[in-house]
Amino acid sequence: MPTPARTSLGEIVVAGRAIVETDGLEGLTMQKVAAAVGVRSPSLYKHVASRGLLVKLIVEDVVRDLGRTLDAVFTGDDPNNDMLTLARAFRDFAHRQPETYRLVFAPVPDEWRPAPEVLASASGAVLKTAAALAGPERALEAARLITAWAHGFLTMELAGAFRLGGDIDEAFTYGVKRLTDAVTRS
Amino acid sequence: MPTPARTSLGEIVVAGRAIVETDGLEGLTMQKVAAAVGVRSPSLYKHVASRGLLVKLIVEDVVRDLGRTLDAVFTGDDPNNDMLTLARAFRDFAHRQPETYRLVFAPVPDEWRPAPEVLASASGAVLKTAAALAGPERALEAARLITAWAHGFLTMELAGAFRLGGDIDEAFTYGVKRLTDAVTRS
DNA sequence: ACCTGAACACCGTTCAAGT
DNA sequence: ACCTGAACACCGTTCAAGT
Repeated sequence: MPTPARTSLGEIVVAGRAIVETDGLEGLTMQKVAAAVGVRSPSLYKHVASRGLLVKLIVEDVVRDLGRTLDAVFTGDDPNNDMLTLARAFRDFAHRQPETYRLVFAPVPDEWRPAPEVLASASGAVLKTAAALAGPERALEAARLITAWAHGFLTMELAGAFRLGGDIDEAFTYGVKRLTDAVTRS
Repeated sequence: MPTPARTSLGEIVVAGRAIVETDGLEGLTMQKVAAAVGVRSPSLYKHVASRGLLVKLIVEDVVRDLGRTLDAVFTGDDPNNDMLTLARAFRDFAHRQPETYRLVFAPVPDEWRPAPEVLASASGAVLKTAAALAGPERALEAARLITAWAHGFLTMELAGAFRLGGDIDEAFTYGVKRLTDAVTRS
């Protein structure tokens, strides 16, 4: 007689993501996840093959969320302003959930990397804005330049590397403007 | 009767760093470190208080190494060329030891963060070059802009985020030049 | 078809006992 | 003063047994 499922993969991913946000990646244990969804840890393996795969699914969930967040603030009207708005939304997103944000670019084995199409789903607005600034042929390199800078800035900020002096908000805005100018075709 | 020490903190840090480089941070176990220095894992606690503290000491070792590497290529003659040379040395360093490099900006609890003076010891050459390009008052923000970009670029590269198309070496060189121009006082 | 307790091979860390 | 085996409280994962 089949037992009805007491949880689901979706529920497990949501619970796991909340645990990572609260306790960090190393705080994500199968037992905590199981307790959060109301089963014992061995039962999780009926829904997800391993902790590593669960982490991958959590990261893909975060990336999709980031994509929706960026798409929501993109206007397509003024590329200079869009880039600043996108960068600030990016930073807000990372500040709101630093533990899951940093997983997006964490080096993991290939099998646990977010799928390329999921990553692509988060880069549309930045690419369109970069194309408007730098021209279609240079859109990719411009988008990468700004994304790399923003991610590096956030990583260092979250790691406490900017501890010594200076207004961090101002430094961020300064950076976006400098980089927007730098990639704009003249 | 005192037993002579069979290992030392220095030896433990060197062994631990090698293990992180080979097996990643999650592969760093006290048992592996103990085996590498020829004792049993409980004995390590006579030399280092915890695995977390060992990680901190490993990171500080890596940062000092990075500082020496950058100082070695810095000339002080031509700031444009120095910045390119420093950026490439930075990238080479990260490529040679990706697992330990990424620990440098990993968000960890305060007590396990590398000491500020150790971090400062690695930033001298970049700061001097940034000052030559941007002027003394803007040196800090210029150095941070380029460091954040370089770190973000490397993180994304090591995470496999640049998988789709383009020559990565060329993209890196392009980035350095664009940023050098962007921070140069006119 | 999913859930469970028991078990296995690990972890980091503590501690009493050795030298 | 340092080293050790044994122990404790955890991990992820497997598996036979329940429903």
